[in-house]
Amino acid sequence: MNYFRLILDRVKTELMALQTAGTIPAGLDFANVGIDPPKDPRHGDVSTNAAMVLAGPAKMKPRDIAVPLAERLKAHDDTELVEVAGPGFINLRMKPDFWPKRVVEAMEAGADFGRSDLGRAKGRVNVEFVSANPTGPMHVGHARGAVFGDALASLLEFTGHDVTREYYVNDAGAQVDVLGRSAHLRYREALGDAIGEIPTGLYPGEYLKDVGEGLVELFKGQYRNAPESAWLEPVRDFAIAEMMGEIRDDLDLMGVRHDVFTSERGLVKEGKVDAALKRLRDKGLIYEGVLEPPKGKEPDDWEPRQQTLFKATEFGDDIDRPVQKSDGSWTYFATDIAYHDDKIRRGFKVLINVWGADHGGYVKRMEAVVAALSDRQVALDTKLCQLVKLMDRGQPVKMSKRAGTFVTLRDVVERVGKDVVRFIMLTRRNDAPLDFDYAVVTEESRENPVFYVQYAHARCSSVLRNAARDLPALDISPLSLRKADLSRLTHSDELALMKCIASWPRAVEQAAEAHEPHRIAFWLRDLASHFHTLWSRGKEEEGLRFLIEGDPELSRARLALVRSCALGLSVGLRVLGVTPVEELR
RNA sequence: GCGCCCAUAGCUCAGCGGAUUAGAGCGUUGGCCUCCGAAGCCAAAGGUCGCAGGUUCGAAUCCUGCUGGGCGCGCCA
Repeated sequence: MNYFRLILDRVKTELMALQTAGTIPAGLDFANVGIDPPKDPRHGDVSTNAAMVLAGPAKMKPRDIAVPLAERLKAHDDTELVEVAGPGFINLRMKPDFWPKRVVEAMEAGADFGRSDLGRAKGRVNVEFVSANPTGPMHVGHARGAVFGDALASLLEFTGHDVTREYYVNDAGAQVDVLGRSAHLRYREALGDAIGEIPTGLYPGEYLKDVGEGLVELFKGQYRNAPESAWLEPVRDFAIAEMMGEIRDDLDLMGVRHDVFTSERGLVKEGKVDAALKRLRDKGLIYEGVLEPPKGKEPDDWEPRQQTLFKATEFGDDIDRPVQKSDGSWTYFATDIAYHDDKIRRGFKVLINVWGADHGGYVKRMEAVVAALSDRQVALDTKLCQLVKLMDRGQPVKMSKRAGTFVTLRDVVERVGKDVVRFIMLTRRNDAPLDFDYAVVTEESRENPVFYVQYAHARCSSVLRNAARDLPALDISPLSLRKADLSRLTHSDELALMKCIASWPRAVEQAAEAHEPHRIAFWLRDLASHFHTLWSRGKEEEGLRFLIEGDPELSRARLALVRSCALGLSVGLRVLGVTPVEELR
């Protein structure tokens, strides 16, 4: 249970009671009434701004609302202290037995601790992520978007959203034709032709050699000297399929899965581009026109051109955007319109796009498209992931496609493991650049958040193992621990740990609402820190150790706390797709 | 030139739909293992939250302008 929500509901109920009693005017909007943890824990466990927010609309002094509201809040028997502070905040401190109850709830919920139905009313959510072009293997940069999207999707599922994970395959356009030509060259090479240097404009990567050999197996020599018009399509399609196979293998390696792969070529073939543009046309949002050149940075070859434009400016974009090339084919933007139209028509109410930061310039126009096509009924949130800088002991790892010193996603995962990659990718906000240092992420110290959190989990597991070994008479089954007398846990550090565990349901909900999975990683680090603190207390004071030989009931209570902590760590890690470990070796 | 993102402790970063004395890690200094895993813990020092205005009883948080950095800017996806 999210206890903040409990208190918030209570505050609103009491406000209504005050309205009934005539203490405050009727008809006030409680939407801005909020509940927060005070910055300073001495101010209590929760704080509400109710009196501050309502003072204006009610035309009253904050304290004149706060004082009677506080009186009413005092009447609840789980609350120890209610204070009006400063200009009119109300601080509440819960009774000590409030926290053990939250811990028991956690144990009862088990792996579902913190799960909620927050998203049930929001409609189906589509998370589109990775969508790397099928022209080569994935590199480290792709890993961030992959992990972010996958973790965000899990987070939304955990909070009750109906989520589809989707990959948009850019298998139309010039880039895949280049892939086809590059593959044909490797095919001739595999047949024994001398191909010399790879011409500029084609993909030089060695990874296409396998594709060349595959083509030989499939087509033998039939396209060796044939004109491009004969082989481009079959060769290209084969190469795309091969590349997508590799990409899916790489994603699999990181535990990332997609439910749906949508093909750009398929959209075009099925006439969905025409259909989507017709819809826009019917709304009067497509016209023939000439764009002004960009001010200050006019391209050398600029010439005014009549083109087919979408009225993006009507929906907040800076300029209208072209949808058709001069040769009559669609721009990438046109197929993207079709793709988003398709998503809308499949019934999604929330669209989330995970893109690299270099696509930031497309955000506004896509928002415009989604607003136009859905009559502003569908929300689009585009999350931009900043670059990942690969480092080793503080030095940047040099990468160049040409020189072949190109670090693939597979290289990194094989070197440090999927759990490390996943966690580290989430230790920064998506819109902040991230340094990924091989040395640091494999280091076994506090500086490395993966190990810090895993270490806490391993220590929890270790205590539980020791308990089974050293106190065989003690029943530490989940059922028994649930019934432990947690009122024996009175030390401030024990309380702090309980409170942190109890904060999990709110933490997940907030992370989900903000579409920010990194918050889970920070919460995990916080929980781990509370646990390590408590652990060390036991080093200083024997009475604070988890296992107390002469006091089985106290031991049981402490083990229940340890179990709950392990539970919080493992549930949080699993939301991020990281496997909790019971031992570090 | 325009748009988007960013600017918080020496370094790397949380916090940012306002609210009571701004947080963490690293680094620095000093402590804690006969004892549940020291891969850890505790303490000290360190900040006019880029600058200047504005809204507000109250701004790191919202608005405007500026400075500095990243990304992008008509037929590349």
